[in-house]
Amino acid sequence: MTMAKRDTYTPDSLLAVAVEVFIERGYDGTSMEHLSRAAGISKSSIYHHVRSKEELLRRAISRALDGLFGVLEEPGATGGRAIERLEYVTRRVAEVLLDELPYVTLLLRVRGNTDTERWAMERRREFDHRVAELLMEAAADGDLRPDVDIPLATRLLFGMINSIVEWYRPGRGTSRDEVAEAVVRTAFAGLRTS
Amino acid sequence: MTMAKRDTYTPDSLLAVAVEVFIERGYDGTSMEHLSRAAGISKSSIYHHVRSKEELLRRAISRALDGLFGVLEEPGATGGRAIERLEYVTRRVAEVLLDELPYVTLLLRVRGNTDTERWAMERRREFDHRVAELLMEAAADGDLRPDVDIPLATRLLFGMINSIVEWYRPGRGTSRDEVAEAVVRTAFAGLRTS
DNA sequence: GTCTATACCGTGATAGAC
DNA sequence: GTCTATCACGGTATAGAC
Repeated sequence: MTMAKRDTYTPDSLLAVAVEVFIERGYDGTSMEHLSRAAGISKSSIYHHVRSKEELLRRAISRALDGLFGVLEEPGATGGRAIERLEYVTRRVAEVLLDELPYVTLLLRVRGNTDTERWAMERRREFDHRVAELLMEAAADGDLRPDVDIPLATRLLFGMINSIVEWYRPGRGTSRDEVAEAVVRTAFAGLRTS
Repeated sequence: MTMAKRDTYTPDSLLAVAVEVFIERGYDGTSMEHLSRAAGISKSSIYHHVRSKEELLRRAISRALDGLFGVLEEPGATGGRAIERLEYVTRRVAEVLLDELPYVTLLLRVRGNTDTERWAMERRREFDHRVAELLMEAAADGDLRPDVDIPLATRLLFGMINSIVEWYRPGRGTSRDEVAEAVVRTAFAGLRTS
């Protein structure tokens, strides 16, 4: 039987702590002092595990991006009618967001003040573009309302999905799958009685 | 004929400059040095107009909240069938957000690190609650899809509306009214062909 | 109304003992 | 792997001249 709780940190377990604090206070609003208190070790000990505060941000963001781009490689995202692939990607992005909630939250909040943040924004744009292409295909198939403006609809769709990070807390209220389902249904069928 | 351009600042004109920088760099990521460079006056001169950096934040947030709560007092929000009032409020909130874009952007980004930020979050919750009540009424009237989870739908609706601040830039692409219209239509009718 | 100079503190990061 | 001590810097805000 192994220890139930580590008393020493790995870069990854420290990252999990740091990410929580980053989300709570914002990246810029978090000092190494804040991190050291949350982790229960001194500031300088943190530097034994990571080179800098920015490295913690980079690791967190990488993890989020890996999850999101992974969705685009899944079979449901590459085969079949465009509208089906679009709904699949919508649901899976919501699920990944919920599974990797703190990491994706951080990704969605970067403002571009450092190289790491600018790189993150660039990759996000890439991802959004890939999904916009799916919307275009679905529109060409006649499966989207004919008056839909593609770039605008892409943004509203992501707006709805991404907003989950602003309020979802695991184990409180709606479950992961219910949220993902509600997002898909609301985005594609709307709120109103038909 | 009055001067076309002021060469001195009022608290309000200084606020407009500060808010742009806050949005660009984040509130915590913005130093008085950044503000002084953007405004073209020295750091200490800023303190002639406002007492602190936080006061700038408070003024900006107040302005956003005044606009949003104002919508709830308008005739279209107080009379008629609930679903109609809900669609009216949705459109008007989107419009106010677009008209007061920088101020509302700031409001939506506060994290709760200071008293001002916590007060802003509290008032936002109040506002969201008022709109949630409208959704409840519309559901009771049978005007929302029967499977809609009210608190969840409220959050997705605001998620879609609020996400506008992440990408809208006046004078580029879609107009104010087109965006508001697209939000209402997408939220209530969905993206898919019926 | 704006400036220069400065007080004072918290920041990210390093050195070196244990 | 963690600590204490320390560094150089930049943070908000103030004092007082012009």
